[in-house]
Amino acid sequence: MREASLPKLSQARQELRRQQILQAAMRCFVRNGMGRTSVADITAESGLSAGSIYTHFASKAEIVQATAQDLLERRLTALAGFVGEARLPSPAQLLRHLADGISRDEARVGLQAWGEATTDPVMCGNVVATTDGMRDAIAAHCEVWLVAVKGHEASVARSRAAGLAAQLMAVYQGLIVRKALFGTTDAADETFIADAADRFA
Amino acid sequence: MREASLPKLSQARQELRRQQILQAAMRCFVRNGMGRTSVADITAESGLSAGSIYTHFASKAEIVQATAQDLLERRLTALAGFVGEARLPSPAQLLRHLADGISRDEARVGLQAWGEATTDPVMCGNVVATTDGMRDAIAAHCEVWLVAVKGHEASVARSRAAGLAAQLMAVYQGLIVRKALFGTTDAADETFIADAADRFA
DNA sequence: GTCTATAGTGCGATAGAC
DNA sequence: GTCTATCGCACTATAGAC
Repeated sequence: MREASLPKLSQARQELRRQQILQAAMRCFVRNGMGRTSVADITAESGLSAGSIYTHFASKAEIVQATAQDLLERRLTALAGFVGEARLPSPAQLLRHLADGISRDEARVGLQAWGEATTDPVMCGNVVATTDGMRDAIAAHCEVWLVAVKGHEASVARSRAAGLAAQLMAVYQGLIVRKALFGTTDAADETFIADAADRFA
Repeated sequence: MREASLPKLSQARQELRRQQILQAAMRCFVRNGMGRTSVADITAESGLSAGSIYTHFASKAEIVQATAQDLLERRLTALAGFVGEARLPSPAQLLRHLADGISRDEARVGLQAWGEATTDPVMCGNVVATTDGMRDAIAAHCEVWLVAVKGHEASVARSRAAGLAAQLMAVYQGLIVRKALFGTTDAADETFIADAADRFA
């Protein structure tokens, strides 16, 4: 890597190109899936050329991994931002926010990423790490909430929060499946969330 | 289709070949994923030839769909069998049975199928239909359980059962993600199930 | 019905001009 | 850094012998 020879401004431009490519890839993946999207598809969608793309990514697999990684990190930072606010939302509100915060397109590509992760160790590692990060953030928040709102003792709150976070993550993942494949934001989803909210309140 | 010209015995043999191919495909998908598995891989794994395989399936896509369909139907019939017994299991026991009844390999290919379903309408329809079937079976069972064990009134039980079934399905789907990518049957999973069991008891 | 062999196609990645 | 052009490969699906 000879990054030192590049002018400093180009680092920002490189990041811009990178995002341009990843966003084009995202649109292609929504349309045709990660497996059936060719590099030619991404060049057409991005308006760039194959040669250009291969200066920013070493392979198609790297584009796929980076797209998934960006998607995962957006979800993690969105969660961190939400629990970082002073509002101290309940687990039920947290679940609703998680469910509402993801678009159907994101849910679709997320499912594709899970599928890829079953056979791509790099991607599996990324998914596991980010998912653990989300679960830990949820657990930390639930622990605070259990103490502050529910008046639990600290040690009890800690162990309850761990189990609660794991369940919230499982429901969240199930909601992603539902949003991607069933495409609902219909009444059933609303009652589902409301019902689950009672259960986790 | 000229099925009439075949001797009657061969119908059973055809089904046998079909299963032989699908089981070989399943092993390939576990190893390399649906996208990266070639027909040549399936011929090698099954011990058959390409020509033979194409007399049983019109395309690779059809093999992929059939594999997923078989997997989905196995889960649905397993569920139907479990709730069909006279034991009247609680929702918590149902969840545990659902979680334990799927192998990691099945979970992996299930995730791949979800990913494919995001861009393949045929597969999406199969997944949605089977998932709805499972949810309906769970709802019907929960309704009976709510009346018989919890003493709920019929109309209350019906509406509660619908929400409960949707949540159980979401948790179940989350558990599939977990089993496929995290590969756990560790202590965390046990406490998770036990904890969720309390919640759904 | 099953085999071998191959036709035909589309892909990922690179070379070299600018 | 980006383009055009293309190489070489791997793949799906079929043809024809048995």
